[in-house]
Amino acid sequence: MRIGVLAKATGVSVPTIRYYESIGLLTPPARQGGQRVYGSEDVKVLSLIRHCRDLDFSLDAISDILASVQRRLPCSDTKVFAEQHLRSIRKKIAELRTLETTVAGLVSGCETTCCGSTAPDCVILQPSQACCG
Amino acid sequence: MRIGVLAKATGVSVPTIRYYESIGLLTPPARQGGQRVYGSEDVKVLSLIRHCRDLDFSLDAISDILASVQRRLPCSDTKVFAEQHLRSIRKKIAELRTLETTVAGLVSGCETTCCGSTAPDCVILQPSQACCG
DNA sequence: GCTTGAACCTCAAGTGGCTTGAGGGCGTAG
DNA sequence: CTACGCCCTCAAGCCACTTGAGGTTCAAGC
Repeated sequence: MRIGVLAKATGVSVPTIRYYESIGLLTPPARQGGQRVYGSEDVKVLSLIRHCRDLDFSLDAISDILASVQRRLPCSDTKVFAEQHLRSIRKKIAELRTLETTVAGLVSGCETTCCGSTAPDCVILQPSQACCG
Repeated sequence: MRIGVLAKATGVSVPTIRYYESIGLLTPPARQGGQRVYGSEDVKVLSLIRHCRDLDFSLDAISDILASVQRRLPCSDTKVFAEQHLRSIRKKIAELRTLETTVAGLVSGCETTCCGSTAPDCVILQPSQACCG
């Protein structure tokens, strides 16, 4: 199978497949007339990569995951990767929630206190919680 | 004031200040003996940029915000920027929550169904919701 | 056998928001 | 006059790709 077929089979774009090969995430396949030729194993590996990217694992983490798959390490290792990832997702959510609260507070502060003043005096743009009052 | 003093006054690193100048976010200051010399207005502008970065506005958005400040446009413009930003924050939170649910489900699925199998068969790494059953 | 068009190839640069490093110049205190 | 800290420019690195230029190979139709 050629690269375009592999791309359709896995949902990974052709340039991305070549990119994965260039960084060593995929092993370079055989060539026929200069063109890459893939087998069914490549579909499995690339589908796994795609699945992990859908879960937003980094390519570095995916590299580790692939290694643990190829070595048939115990499932617990996989779970550790997923738990680490889950922690970083939760941390990011917490950060964004704080940010959401802050920005939402500024927007409503602008509505109640700015009373149609100009941008330089807007509550939203004040370094601390100073007001345009 | 030299760049190091400006950096300390605003909490923005020296290379970052030079970077902001290079992309046109800060106007190039006067020079003395080849070295940048800043005034109090620069502290104000850079502090505003810092504040907006703390709120996670993109540099593109900050560029627009600075323009609205310099033109003394009405506060409502600022609020529009903040509201757009708030929407994108909320969208991102929603995406991350979905991801959190998915990954958390996979981790607990691994705990209950994988029963110590190997990585290639782990629930976490299966493309669909197939199990190692 | 020849042409056409799709799919393939490599290499380089762009995205965002910086950071880091190399290799050198300026300013001031002792 | 030397030492040290601060300053300068330019280039490359980070992440995960995407986009583009310019050229080659393959399969189908005539």
